[in-house]
Amino acid sequence: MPKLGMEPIRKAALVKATIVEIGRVGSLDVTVSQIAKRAGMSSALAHHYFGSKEEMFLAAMRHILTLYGAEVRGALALADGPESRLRAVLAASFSAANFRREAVGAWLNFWVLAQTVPEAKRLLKVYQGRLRSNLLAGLRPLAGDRAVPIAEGLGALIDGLYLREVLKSGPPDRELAVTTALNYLNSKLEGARP
Amino acid sequence: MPKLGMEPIRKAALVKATIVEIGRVGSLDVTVSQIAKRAGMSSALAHHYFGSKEEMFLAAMRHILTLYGAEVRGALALADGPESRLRAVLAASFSAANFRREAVGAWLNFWVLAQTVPEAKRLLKVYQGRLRSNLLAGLRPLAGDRAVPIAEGLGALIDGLYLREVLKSGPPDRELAVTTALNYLNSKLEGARP
DNA sequence: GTTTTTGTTGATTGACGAGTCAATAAACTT
DNA sequence: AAGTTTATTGACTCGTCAATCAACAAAAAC
Repeated sequence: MPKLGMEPIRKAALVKATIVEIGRVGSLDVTVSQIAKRAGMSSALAHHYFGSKEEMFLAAMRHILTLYGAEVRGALALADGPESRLRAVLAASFSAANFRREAVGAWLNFWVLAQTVPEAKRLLKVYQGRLRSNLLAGLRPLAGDRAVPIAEGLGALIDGLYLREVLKSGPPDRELAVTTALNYLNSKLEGARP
Repeated sequence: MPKLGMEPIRKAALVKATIVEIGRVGSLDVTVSQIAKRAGMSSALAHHYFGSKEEMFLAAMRHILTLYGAEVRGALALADGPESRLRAVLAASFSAANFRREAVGAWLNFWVLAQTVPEAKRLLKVYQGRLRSNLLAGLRPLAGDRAVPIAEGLGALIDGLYLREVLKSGPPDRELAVTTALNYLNSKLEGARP
């Protein structure tokens, strides 16, 4: 009973399943069969649509980055003024959608993937660049020359908070993460204000 | 020509080789044969001494943690006063020995390992705990009640700087990392001083 | 109504890799 | 000197898994 136009649906299901499985298993050692099973199809079909496991991983990364990008853009649209924009970026970074065990676990593994797969590295750099320029846009009016190092530090802090989330048991504490980041920001800005 | 008392020597060689190979390949997908070859022996011998690949990984983690611990202790011994102790911890964290591609790459992969292997998680928590208490010891006299969140943030920042090191091409910039962390620290302390 | 395109899978291939084992040899023990 | 312990490896087993293929089904195109 093959219905037509399945391709996008199946691909989407596979991408989702890839993220879930990587998050669940906690490593990139997930088999195509596992992923395909979770997505409700045979492994052969997964290969049919993606060609290789690596392509599946990359598609999953792109998806997470896209989601994150959309979330940031949405939050930025509602913000006005540099300070509010900075808050928006942080809120999006630690939003319920992004800052959950599953996604964070996948994220960590993408970092590992980036060590071997150039395209993965490229994608991660795109993310870093976007984050950086978003932060800089908010910071420059507030901190002038000192914006660059502050953005650097804040970016690292965000990544570090993600990393620590992985080790924790229990549910993610988004409040705490946002507070920590805001705290950093405030102490920096106070130092820079006239 | 079997000389006696080889066990510790071979184990040490394997541990070293494990770290190098993980760092080189950039993932935990290194074969026991690769590691054994680099350590100058057969894979059978590696299994003979460690029993399993997982044990090898854990031994490598313990080794890195031990080195790091020793470095911190050494630096702390020379320091006097809380501020100087904080600097010592940071300097050790970004020392040439710890903050090099190879070690950082291995570190990242241990994080991944911690998601699956409970003992790896335990070890990483030990590291976090030590770092935390070292930072707190220095921070409490300077920041009182605010010491805890500052330590939390600083810990995450250090991990984040490690993480970012992985993505960079070119040699590690220890200066920059230390400066960034010190910067964070200073802006925090200024805010807390009377 | 036949041909082509799209969807789908069970079965198979081929490679690779962790862990085991039997065998060999040197050194230590008694 | 006979026996035991330690060191060492090549060859083998056994599983697993990515990727391919042949085959089948339904819709679309002609």
